[in-house]
Amino acid sequence: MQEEKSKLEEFFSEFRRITYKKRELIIRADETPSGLYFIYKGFVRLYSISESGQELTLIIFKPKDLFPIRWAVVNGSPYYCEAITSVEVAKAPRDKFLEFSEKNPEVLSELLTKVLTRLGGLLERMEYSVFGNAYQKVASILVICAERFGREKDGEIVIRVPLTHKDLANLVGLTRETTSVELKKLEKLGLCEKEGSRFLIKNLKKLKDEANWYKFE
Amino acid sequence: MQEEKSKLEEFFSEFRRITYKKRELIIRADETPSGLYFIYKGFVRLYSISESGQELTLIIFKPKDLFPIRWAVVNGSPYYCEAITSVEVAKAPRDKFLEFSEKNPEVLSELLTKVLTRLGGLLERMEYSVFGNAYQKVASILVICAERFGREKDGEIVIRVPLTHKDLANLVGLTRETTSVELKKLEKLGLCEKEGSRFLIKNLKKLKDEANWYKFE
DNA sequence: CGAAAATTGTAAGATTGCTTACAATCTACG
DNA sequence: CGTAGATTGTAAGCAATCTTACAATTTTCG
Repeated sequence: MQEEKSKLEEFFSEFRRITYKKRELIIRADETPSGLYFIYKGFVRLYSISESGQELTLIIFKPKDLFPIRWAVVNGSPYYCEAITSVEVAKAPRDKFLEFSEKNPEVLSELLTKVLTRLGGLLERMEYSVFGNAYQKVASILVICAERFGREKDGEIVIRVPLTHKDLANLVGLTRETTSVELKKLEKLGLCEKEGSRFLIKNLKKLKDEANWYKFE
Repeated sequence: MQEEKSKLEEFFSEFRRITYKKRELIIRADETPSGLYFIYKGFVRLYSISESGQELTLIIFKPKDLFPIRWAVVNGSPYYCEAITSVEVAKAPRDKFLEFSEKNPEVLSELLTKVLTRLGGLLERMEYSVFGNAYQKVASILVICAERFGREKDGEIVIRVPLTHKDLANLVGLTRETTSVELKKLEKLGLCEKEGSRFLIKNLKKLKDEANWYKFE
């Protein structure tokens, strides 16, 4: 059963597709974006760079995600956006998008849901980037990535986004070295593993325990 | 010139007003909220508690804000919500709210704007709770509070939310002691000051410099 | 296939913020 | 007005993470 195309997808289907290579910069933080992107294939990360040059990945976008919504709707300041994998997108001019969404409550509703989900993800990550020690932070980000980008594969979960130790470090604000050390501990417990450029989660339940997944539900 | 009431405000005006005392708990994280709140007066903080008992304030709601939106719209897990000051709200049942918003694109649009703004604020705070040392974190949160909750008063800015050192600590994930030490440094530079229960920002520009406000714009 | 580049492993020493502890000050309210 | 409770000031010792440094391994690409 083929999923029906959403109004949003319909809108973007009228625009030319663009592809970006892995690690290619799509939006620069110091330039006004040239439009709004809808992802068909691949992953994109939104990040900022501190004065000292440290990168912090704030959001990872996946297929069917839209960016930069904040810029488009409330004129929020943009961040860097970079292709994590090779990426296929459609780009629409901002005013056309706004015009369309104003006329289509469905789209507004769809956007609201997307944004709220994104907000929820961010709240969650915020907690784990503040609470806990390095070990827990690393475990947490693996859990979060597994739940958001994971795909079951004979009992294990493959995180479909290719991530290096440095990438994980950029997600939780640790150094690469500390991240490597903590990761090794998790691997020795048989909770995760690296297969090429993807992480494999071998025991999500236990990984959550390590992360101190204190929350009910 | 009186500001016109938004559709959202109109909707909530049909419900009974409720007041909460300072420090009173409005929503418990382990219970389903009994409805959706719209703030008329006062400030509310949304927070979580770690396994070790540490609190992290994730969002501060101000008048005209709505909470918990995530729970209402996408059934996101709720957090603790507590009155920071004495608070006056209206509470609407979730289904009535959803019914109303579905029928009123204006409301959807209003919600989207609100949520995107909230997302932006969170992204910003995320950066400062990861980058930088204790000194910069404290300076950052003061800047953020000043811009979000500040009111000009003869050349200076009063942060209208009453905040203790512990409260600030809970906003950036530092201990109260460290926060006090760093605050003292800022006071000695004449950048801020405490007047009763409110912080006074005496030099926002310089405070931003201390926070390492690296961003363009 | 082979060289260059990127990624990962590991450790010693430095630094920062946390823990613990207690005193001083301020605030609420009976 | 006075006392209990909350808030703030401060410091010594400790623990965790960062810095720096370099080697080992893996991946990329000509």
